[in-house]
Amino acid sequence: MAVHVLAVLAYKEGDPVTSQFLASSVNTHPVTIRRLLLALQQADLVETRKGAGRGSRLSRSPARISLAEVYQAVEGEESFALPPQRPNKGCPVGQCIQQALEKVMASAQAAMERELGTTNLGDILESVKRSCAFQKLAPK
Amino acid sequence: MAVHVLAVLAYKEGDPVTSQFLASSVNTHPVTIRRLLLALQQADLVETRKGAGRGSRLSRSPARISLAEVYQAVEGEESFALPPQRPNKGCPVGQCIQQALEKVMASAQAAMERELGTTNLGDILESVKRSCAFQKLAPK
DNA sequence: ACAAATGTAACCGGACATGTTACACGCATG
DNA sequence: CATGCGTGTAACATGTCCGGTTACATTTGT
Repeated sequence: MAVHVLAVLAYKEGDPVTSQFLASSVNTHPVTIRRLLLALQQADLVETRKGAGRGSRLSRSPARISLAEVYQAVEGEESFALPPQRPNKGCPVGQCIQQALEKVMASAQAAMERELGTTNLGDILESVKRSCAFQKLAPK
Repeated sequence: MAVHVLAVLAYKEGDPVTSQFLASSVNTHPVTIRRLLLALQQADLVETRKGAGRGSRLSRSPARISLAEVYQAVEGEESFALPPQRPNKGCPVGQCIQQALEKVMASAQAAMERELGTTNLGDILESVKRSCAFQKLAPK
């Protein structure tokens, strides 16, 4: 859904957009959007300015924002699949398997992010424009 | 954690293991293990038999079980990242972006599973055995 | 027959994300 | 400089999901 927000921002290139507008677009609430924007700001993907008539906009060209960056921005870059599961010391497997799995998980996640890196926001925007244009021809 | 269970099963090759034993190994509860085993049974990864002195065992050699299969068995093979979010028809982007994202997400997940496919249970077991042997030398 | 073990349902509880409300701060505009 | 708009942020309610817990029927070996 972060991609959704960014796509809208890309759609109105340069114009500052309010969290309220984004919220109604994604069908959620402004606060949720703002919480999301905080993460995107820290990743230097968007710029946000306070004040009347202001809002958020992309800090780079859509073509220069890969989905891998978006993913890392929102997912906190930590590897998944290891919820603090104290594995019980009584089991000979318990302690060691976590380490063994970490390596595999890390490489799996790396592969996924590498794949995400092959697509950027510009691609998404273009694809969306085409699909939308198609749907516009058959309204109601 | 499914991998943990399967690793234990592989560790005692052929011997039937009870859900109780597995539970104490993973430090969880028998019912949770059984729920997990149901998914693994449907994927033909384990065989389970009821009755006294019975339990579960792998249905193939550990070397013939890839982590990709395990992942698909427990994750239900559906692509992630699209929680039923009705995207609001008022937004020109709303409807179309889901479709555009599905493709990317699918290929990203495919990449991850491909990477997981390069490791099998035998590899994990071997790695665990080595690590455990190392830790056995420094007890207490 | 009995004990062991699974299959399964029902319910509870915590974790986590999101919705909701409320309020203080920054900033452009007049 | 006062006002209004919009963000930053906290506090709390709600909903969902997962795992824990208990309970019981069923199957199967001894």
